[in-house]
Amino acid sequence: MSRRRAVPKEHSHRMAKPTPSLTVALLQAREAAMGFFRPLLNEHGLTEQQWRVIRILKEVPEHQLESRDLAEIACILRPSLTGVLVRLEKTGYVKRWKPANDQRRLCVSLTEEGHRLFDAMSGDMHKQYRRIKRQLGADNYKTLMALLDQLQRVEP
Amino acid sequence: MSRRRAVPKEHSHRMAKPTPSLTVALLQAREAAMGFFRPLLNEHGLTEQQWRVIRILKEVPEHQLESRDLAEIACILRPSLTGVLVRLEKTGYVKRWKPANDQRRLCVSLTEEGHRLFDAMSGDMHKQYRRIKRQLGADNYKTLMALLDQLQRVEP
DNA sequence: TTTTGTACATTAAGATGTTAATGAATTCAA
DNA sequence: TTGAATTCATTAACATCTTAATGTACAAAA
Repeated sequence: MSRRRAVPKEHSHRMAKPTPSLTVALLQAREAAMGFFRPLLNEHGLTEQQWRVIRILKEVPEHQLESRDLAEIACILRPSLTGVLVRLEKTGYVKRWKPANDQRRLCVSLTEEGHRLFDAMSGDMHKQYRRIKRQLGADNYKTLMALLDQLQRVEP
Repeated sequence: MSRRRAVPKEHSHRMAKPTPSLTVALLQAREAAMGFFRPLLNEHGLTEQQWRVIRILKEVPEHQLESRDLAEIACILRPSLTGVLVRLEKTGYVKRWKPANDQRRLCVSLTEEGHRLFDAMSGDMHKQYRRIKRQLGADNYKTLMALLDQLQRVEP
């Protein structure tokens, strides 16, 4: 009876979204942003998580981190990171080793391969960031980053 | 030689984070926010995705959506949603069926069980939202939601 | 020193993310 | 009306998420 009248064209029947929750809004916004980068990652055969690891290692002094810290910064849980690093080592982008002074820990660093990959992707990455910034407005972008930083610090 | 001097106390050696990218910032912020809700979800044996489905169905007129629309709003890819819905149906929170006028599509709606679950969790959920809003500030919260909404609309 | 506790990485198991491929139902054009 | 495109959900295969459990290495207390 009150069923939606079949509207064949594409999905022009997109309906009003329910009031989004904060966490859903964050997710949807991130999805929109990732849309700019996913094609580039795919071209290079990288997953999101693999790229986060490479990106973070590149920006840290000595391009080297302890697994524990890397996990926290990259928002990858330790069990997941184990596999990510195994695969990244297999493809030759990072090196793993246990520091002699503490055999519990695990250290990770970028290989030459890893550096070359990052440098090769860097240009296109920046290009996409500029496009996002243009669509959102430079001021908005700045404000958003500041608010995200604040939100990141809240705790239960 | 220049190795970090073992600092036993907790992890007070947290180092300066590299300039966060937008997508990483969104991820970290969302992680912080989810910290408020994860315990509650666990108490009720729900995953994040299952809760998103229930929440979204609850807020939509007639508490019913086509699978396709649900996937887009909940930021769950279609292949994943298939499994999520199978499990949610198995636990009795949603009902699935194919509309007679188009056998390709799949419809989903909340069961009575689903409504009861949502209502039972609603109070605690709001409580956590208030705590986040208090820590972030009401104005900041509002601004953030507006900016996330804008970001959600950018496209490559 | 032995005991106890703690900090790590890893494994395990089930759920989800991600892309490509399949297959069925519907639409569109010839 | 027939056959070629489209629109869906689903399956497949691999990567990751998530919590709990293991096991090892180090640290602190007895």
